[in-house]
Amino acid sequence: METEVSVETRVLDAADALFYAQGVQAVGMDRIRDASGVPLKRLYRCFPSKGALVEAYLRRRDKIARGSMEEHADSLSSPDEKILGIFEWLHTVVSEPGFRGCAFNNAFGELGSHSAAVTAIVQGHKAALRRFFSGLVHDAKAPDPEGLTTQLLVLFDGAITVAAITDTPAPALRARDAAAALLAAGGREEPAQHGSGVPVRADGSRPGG
Amino acid sequence: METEVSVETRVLDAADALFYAQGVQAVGMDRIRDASGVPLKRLYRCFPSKGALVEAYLRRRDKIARGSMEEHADSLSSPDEKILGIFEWLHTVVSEPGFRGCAFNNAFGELGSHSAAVTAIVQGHKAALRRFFSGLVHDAKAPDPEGLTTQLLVLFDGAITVAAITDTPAPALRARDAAAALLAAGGREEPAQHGSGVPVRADGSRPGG
DNA sequence: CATGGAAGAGAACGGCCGTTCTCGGGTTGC
DNA sequence: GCAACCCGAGAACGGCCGTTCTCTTCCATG
Repeated sequence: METEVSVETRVLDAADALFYAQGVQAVGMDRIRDASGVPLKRLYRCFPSKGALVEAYLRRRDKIARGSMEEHADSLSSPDEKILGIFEWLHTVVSEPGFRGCAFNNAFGELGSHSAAVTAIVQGHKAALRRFFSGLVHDAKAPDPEGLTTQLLVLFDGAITVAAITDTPAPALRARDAAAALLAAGGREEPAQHGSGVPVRADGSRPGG
Repeated sequence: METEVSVETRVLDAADALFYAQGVQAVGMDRIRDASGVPLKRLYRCFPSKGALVEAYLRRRDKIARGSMEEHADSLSSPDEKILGIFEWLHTVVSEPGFRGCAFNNAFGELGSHSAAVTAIVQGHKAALRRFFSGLVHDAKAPDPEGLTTQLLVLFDGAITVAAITDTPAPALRARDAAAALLAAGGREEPAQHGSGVPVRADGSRPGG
């Protein structure tokens, strides 16, 4: 007769579903109480404020997403396979019903300017993602590993965003194709005939600026 | 002594700055009244509800961004130059102080699940962006133009997101480099030695599923 | 069985937000 | 001069939200 799952887990399950589906500010604590079945009094004993619950929601998402991604990568052997496999893993994620974009990007847009804690968690999540990609890129012995890592991050976040707004999973696979092309090209193609005529240095500044 | 700029413009200027910097739901109508100097009564005569003001805010952002982007592209000659030039235009945009990501993505994450109008405007903005890229890609006579168009969109949105969260403009230039590589490769590199072992068709389905 | 404490259900409270109303002052037309 | 009207400033109103309080019920212990 003891509790099947812990109270914290039930609250976080409810908060996760509601916060992700509807946005944080659109969901009141009453709704989380109704969905979890945990009365407000106990809920506030586990999480002393809504802000603390939001942070726990993001931290759990971070841990679960990183675990799932690393598990998928571990099932593949070569660095190149792992890198491309991540985009196929992403394809299954964005195909799930109810997918509505990256929970971290959404939270950052909604709360980042008001909550330093949320900003730190989101930046930490993306930094971990970068470390993960960076390790694979170094293993793949690509030239300009930092540039390629940034490009993979860009493809990853861009695929999530385009898939969410167009409501189709295909962008994840187009991002995989792009990653494959970048791996084949060495991650830093600088074609002579494709410049726009405005030279830009690697740090973004322009000569004479 | 007549008004320097129209009341609608003053209201939209204030709403734009506040909505973008702090999120829509975090900004009350009183704050827009204070920032614009337009009393609530007149404000509600111009925009009959906060929702209408939010939609006008997004529509004006859409018009301005598209105009600025097309103007920049018009200053370049070849399709390839235009495509890469857009990422340099993006680099200047994400370098501006106060840049906090794509207003449309942020609004979609915050309000998309509750407002069909916001969702439609965001999707319309991205669809216009796709048409814009698509025209340039077709002009560039790339093979698989649809795939390359999606990849450019992914790079574009991803660069915005990564630049916002890491608070550095460099991802826009790394996205430009990636776009250059994809243009050089034809937009659909399918390297024999880079597959992850799981075949995936172009539409995202797997054989036998 | 009596009693103390913990805990659930729901009300309550202060505060904010979107929207509307009131009131007072100024302006226009006769 | 006067009346009718418009408009700005701010209060007011209903509703929601985060948080706390109250009251009742339940259970464990002596």
